[in-house]
Amino acid sequence: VVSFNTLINGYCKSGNIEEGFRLKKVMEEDKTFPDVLTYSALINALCRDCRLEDANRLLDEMCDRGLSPNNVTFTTLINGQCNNGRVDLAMEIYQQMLRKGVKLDLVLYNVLINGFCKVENLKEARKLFKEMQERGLKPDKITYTTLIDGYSKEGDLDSAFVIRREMAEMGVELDNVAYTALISASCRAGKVVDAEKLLREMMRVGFNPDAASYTMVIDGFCKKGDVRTGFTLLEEMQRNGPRPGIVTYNVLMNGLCKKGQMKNAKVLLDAMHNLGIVPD
RNA sequence: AUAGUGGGUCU
Repeated sequence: VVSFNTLINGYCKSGNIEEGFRLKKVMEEDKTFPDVLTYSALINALCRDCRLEDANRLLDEMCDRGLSPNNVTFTTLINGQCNNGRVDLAMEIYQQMLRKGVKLDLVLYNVLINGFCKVENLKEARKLFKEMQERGLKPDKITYTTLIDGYSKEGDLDSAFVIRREMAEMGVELDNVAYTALISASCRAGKVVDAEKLLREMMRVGFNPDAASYTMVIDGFCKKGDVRTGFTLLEEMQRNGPRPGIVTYNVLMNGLCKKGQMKNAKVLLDAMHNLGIVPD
């Protein structure tokens, strides 16, 4: 079973769901019957492919065969519903878990909180955040980052930074994802200078921001009309940072065009060609 | 030994 499960998961992750199902059939013919892990992996693949109906059918099938979905199986389905914008259905599954006495763990709460954050229902997200702690679960960096991003999308930058502080108080360290979320939040709120400070801080504490993080900040400056600073950051990237990507150049092009600096925009286009970047 | 969760950029 382990061999098959590993293979099935591998195929699913690389986007070949049908091969995953073919292997499941092979297992059945070999009398190596699929277990909860097999089903969970396939259900997850279907969910990521937005085939929730199929995922639910598979859940029914595993139940019919006498297998009990566990916390991972349920969380997988909940995540699928959340990513499909159906937090309501996700909560129904959660109620089902409560009724059946299925273990409620950290990942489950992270998934639910993320679901509510994505639909900008921070009230519910908060409620779950509190609930998980009442159940003795310690929020981890994913929980906090999820909330930071949730507040950011809701336009509440202050709350996002309150979370950052709480995180520090709880002894949970920021990682590069958390930093990027904060940078993104600051840019969205028009606080580009703060965003740049975060970028610097991130590097000071030993993380390597990638091109996307830089590009967000560059875009922030460009949108403020400060294309110069954008270019300064570009030079910095070219010197010692991550390779600027096509989007980085597009951001700067856009900045120049918005200012009517078409000559410079043209120069930049030529520069892109010289650097071997193919404009899209 | 195998399954579930967070940020990521322009138009």
